[in-house]
Amino acid sequence: MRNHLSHLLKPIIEAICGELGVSFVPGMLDLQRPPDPNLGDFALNTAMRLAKPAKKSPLVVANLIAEKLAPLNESTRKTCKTDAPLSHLDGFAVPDIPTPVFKKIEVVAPGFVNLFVSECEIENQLVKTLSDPVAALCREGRPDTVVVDYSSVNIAKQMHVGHLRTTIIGDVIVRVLEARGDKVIRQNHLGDWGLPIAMVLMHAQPIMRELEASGKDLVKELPLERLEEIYREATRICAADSAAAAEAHRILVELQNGNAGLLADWRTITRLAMVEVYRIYNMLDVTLTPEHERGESFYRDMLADTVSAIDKTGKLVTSDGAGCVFLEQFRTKEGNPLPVIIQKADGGYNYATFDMAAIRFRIETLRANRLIYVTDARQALHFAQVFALADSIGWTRRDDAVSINCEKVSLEHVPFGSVLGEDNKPLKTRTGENVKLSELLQESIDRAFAVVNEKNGALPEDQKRAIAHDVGIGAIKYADLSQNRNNDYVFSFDRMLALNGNTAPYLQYAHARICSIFRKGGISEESINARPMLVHPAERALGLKLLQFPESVTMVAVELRPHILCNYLYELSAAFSSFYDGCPVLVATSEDEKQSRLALCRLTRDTLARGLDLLGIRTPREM
RNA sequence: GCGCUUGUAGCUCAAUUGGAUAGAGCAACGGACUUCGGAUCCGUAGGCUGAGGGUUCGAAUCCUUCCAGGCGCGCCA
Repeated sequence: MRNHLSHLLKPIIEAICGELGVSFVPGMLDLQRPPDPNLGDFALNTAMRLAKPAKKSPLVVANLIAEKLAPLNESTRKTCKTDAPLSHLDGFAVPDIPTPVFKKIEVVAPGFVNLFVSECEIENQLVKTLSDPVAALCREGRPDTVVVDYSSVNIAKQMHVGHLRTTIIGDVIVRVLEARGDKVIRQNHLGDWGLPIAMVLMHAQPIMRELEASGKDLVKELPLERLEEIYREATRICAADSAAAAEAHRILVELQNGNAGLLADWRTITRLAMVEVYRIYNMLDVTLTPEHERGESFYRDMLADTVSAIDKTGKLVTSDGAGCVFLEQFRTKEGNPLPVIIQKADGGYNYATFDMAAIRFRIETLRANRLIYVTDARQALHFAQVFALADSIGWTRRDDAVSINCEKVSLEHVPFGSVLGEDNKPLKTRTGENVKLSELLQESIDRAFAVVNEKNGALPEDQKRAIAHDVGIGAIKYADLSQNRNNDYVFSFDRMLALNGNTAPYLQYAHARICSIFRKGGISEESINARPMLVHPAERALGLKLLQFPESVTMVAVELRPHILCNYLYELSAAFSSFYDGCPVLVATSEDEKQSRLALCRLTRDTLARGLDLLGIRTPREM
């Protein structure tokens, strides 16, 4: 709706700029929502932007704007042709819009132009959405090719809470970008090429030989849980025994030099570890699959070349034996330079080398023009440095800038805070270990089951199990996604599984209630195509809220903040609940009214289901 | 020490990136239906936005000085 109005208003504002002798910039089309709905549905704040350059008072400019908008106003046009062809509403405004868009336009000090949209116009837009819900989400302009780097599990360890946020935030980002029509390339940057895996190999090899000799199934005998035990034991031994540590390091070097036997076992261990990882992804409804795996090992043959490419720019210097780049913008106040270490003193490579190699691969080979990294906030400095380095040596410039309408590849770090326990410290078990993700998820499902059993005990057992899964997993994901990712948050089953407030169960309940209406009425949703008639205030508010969906999705795509969509869906659910309370659907006073309200129900259900799907949360039809 | 980040109602969080009287949900109090799922809806109360100063038509938001927490600062990732 807001986007639609912007297109409508833009030529008018441009014309006014021309009259006032001010050059138009997009920022002047400042269309917002007033804090109080009584003030209007939208507020045009252009007058305040124009006042100074036009050397007029904001109020004078605002009145001028209101005057120019008069042709769109109902009070100055008497008719409302609801049967007008909708195509006339597309594109830029023409002087004779077939229907009045506004029912009231008010100028308020110091220069707000408050716009009240006509019911007729809201209804037109709803009809449009009803007929083509997919188009509403599509982005304007040329689609991006986006690489999203997320989840990035370490294959020597089981997934724990530390992996939760990157995995589910990243998955929302890919779903949202894809829904808008961008080409999205998921990259699971596995930690599969460092010392941990060498330590696991060292101790796992004899066990593997033994199991093979006795013909046992490795998948059963060496699950990730067992591999992690081996890793922990190896860490302990290496810490205590320098000879063992040296041996682990030797194995790492040999592996990285391509020792065939080690490589074969490395592949086996990776596969074994990923079995469990995919079990969790599956539980979480995360869209990552093996084809998205591109771990550190993938870049192993590009590292030397990466370093020499940086060296050729003349920026690489040796400091304490290590290959470093010093960037101007990373200096302490005393002038002490901060290095980015590209090559270790022993000739080996570190994470910066892997990330630089990955940046080059993603730009040159995958042809991405937007790179997104979803990792926790502690890595902010690392990415700021790596991005600045890539920028300074010209890797982010695109030679095909004209054809893709993008001069520079955008490198974006999406940082997020930690998951805390009730004690406000990073969430750990009583014994101080990381909380295993599988146990956390299972507990949430079990708690959800207890609730479903209490509220809707008569349902068949397997259906209750399915609902408990959707609610339990949805609650964990929503609790995480629904707040600004910058902040740490305290993990609490009680809060996230609460049935009211801004929680997944509340949204899912609203959805289930809509489904219940159709079920009870014996009506199929697909058969509903009536034009909604917005008479009751709750109907109008719901209609307007429905049209805000694309706007919230766009904001998530731009800002990479899923909580914006959560907030929207919560407001939509609340708007529906008010409507549900005040506007009977199945026992409406007339058939027309019933059809109209059913159309609102269908639109709300579709939007809720689609929105929650973008968040990776399921919507059971009963709960 | 330097840097990043956070500080908003008793609690958990918003605030469309500089807009109007700072909004929700818990918790508290008070209301509502012999109609579709009360897992609901409506209302009341609750605030010097950590503190001070500055910038302008206008500041939770920007600049600045403090205070408090979290995190990060050369060869782990």
